[in-house]
Amino acid sequence: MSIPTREQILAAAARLYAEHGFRGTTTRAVAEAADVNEVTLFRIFGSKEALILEAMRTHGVAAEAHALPDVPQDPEAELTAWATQARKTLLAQRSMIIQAMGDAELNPEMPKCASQGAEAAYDALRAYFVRLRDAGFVPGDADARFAANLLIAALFHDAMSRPVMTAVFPPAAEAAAVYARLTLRAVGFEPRARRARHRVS
Amino acid sequence: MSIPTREQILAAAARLYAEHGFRGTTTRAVAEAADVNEVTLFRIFGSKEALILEAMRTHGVAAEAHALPDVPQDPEAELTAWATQARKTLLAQRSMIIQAMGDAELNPEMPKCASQGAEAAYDALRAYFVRLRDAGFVPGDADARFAANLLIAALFHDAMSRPVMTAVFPPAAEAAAVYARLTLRAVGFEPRARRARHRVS
DNA sequence: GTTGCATGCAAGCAGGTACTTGCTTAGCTT
DNA sequence: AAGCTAAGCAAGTACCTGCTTGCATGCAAC
Repeated sequence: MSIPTREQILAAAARLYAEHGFRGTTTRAVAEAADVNEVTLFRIFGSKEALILEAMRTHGVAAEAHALPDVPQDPEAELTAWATQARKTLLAQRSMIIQAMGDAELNPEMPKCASQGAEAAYDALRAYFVRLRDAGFVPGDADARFAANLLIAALFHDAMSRPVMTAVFPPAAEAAAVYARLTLRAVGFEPRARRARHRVS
Repeated sequence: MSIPTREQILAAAARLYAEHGFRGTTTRAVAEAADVNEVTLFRIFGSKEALILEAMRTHGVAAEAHALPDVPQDPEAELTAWATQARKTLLAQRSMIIQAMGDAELNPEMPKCASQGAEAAYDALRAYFVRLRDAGFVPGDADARFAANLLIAALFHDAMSRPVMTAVFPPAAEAAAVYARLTLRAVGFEPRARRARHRVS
C-alpha cells in the first residue's frame, strides 16, 4: 500500500477515537474521514481493533517533553517551563487518554498506549528533584520522592478536569507557574534562600 | 411501578454503565442484570438515555465527604483524615467518572452528574484553608486559594491513574497522609511551628 | 504489453441495537 | 366479583456494525 494512504487512515482513526472512543468509532466513519474505501482498512490492518491500536501507538504520545537541565540553576523558572510544556502536551492528548482509560476493560493495552509517555516524564522529573536536593536547593529530609508525583498530579488534574469545572483552577496562563511554585515549596524550597545559597556556591 | 423494581433497574444500570460506558451498556444487559423484562425499562424510563442519566444522578455521588472542623486544631491530622475519606470515595467512583468524561461528547450532562460532588468538596476544602490562615497556622501571603486545588489534584490523580501505573505513587496506605503533608507545606505550614503556636494561643 | 499490485465499488451477511406492539398474567382495591 | 395496574412474554421493525466477496480499474515494473 502507499504510505500516504496508510498515514491518512491512522490519522483519521486517531482523531475519531479521541472523539468517540472505541465503540463509537465505526470503520465506515474512519474510511470516510480518511477519504478511503472501507475495505481498504481491513486489507491493510486486518481488523478494527488492530487499526485503532496502531493508531494509538503512532499518533498517541507525540510531543517530547521539554528537557530539564542537568545542573539546576533557577528551579522555579525551570520547573515552570517544563510544566508549561507538559500541560500543553497533556491537554492535547486529553481526549485520547480519557477514552483509553474508559476502554481499559475492552482492551487493557489501550490505557498503556496512551500513558506510555507519562512514565518517562515521571522519571525525568524525579531525577530533577534529586538533583535539586543534591545541589542544596531543598533540604535532604524532604519528600522529594513524591514531589514529582504531586506536580504531575496537578498538571494531570488540570488537563483532565478543567474543561468540565473551570471555576476551581488557577487562570490557565498562570497554572503551570502556580503548580511549580507550590510543588517546590512542598519540598522545602524557599525562593529567597535560593539566591543566597547560590551566591555562596 | 413498584419501588424495588425501579431501584433494581437503576442499580444495575449504574453498575453496568461504570463498567462499559453508555454505548457499551445495552438495555438487554441492564434488564437481565436487574432480573426484569427489557420492556419494563422503556415503560418506566422511556429511553435508554433517560434511564442512564437517572441512574447516574441517583447512584452517582454517594458518600458524603468527611466534614472538616470549624476550628482547626491539628491541620495535618484533620486533612489526612479528610483526604483518606475523599480518596476512598473517588476510588469507588473512578469507573463512572472516567466513563462519564468519555461520554461527554455524547451527552454533556454526564460528566456534570459524575462530578457534582467534587465542587462541594472544593468549597469545603478551600474554606478550611482560609480558616487555617485566619487561625495563624499558615502565613497570610500563601497561595491558600490553590492549596485545595493541589490536594484534590493529588487525590484525583491517585484514584484515576494508580490502577494503570502503580509504580509512581506512594504506598496506598500512606498516600492520603503524604498528600496532606505536602499540601500543607506548600502553603507554608511548618509541623513544628504548629505546636508552639498552639501552646501560645 | 503483459503482469502484479494497490485500491475502488457494489452488494451482502450475520449479528446486534434501541424501541414498539399486542397480548397475557398476577396481584391489589373497591 | 369486577376493575385497574404493573409486569411478563413473544415477536417484530428499522437500523447499524464489523467484516467479506467478487469484480473492475489504474498504475508501475519488467
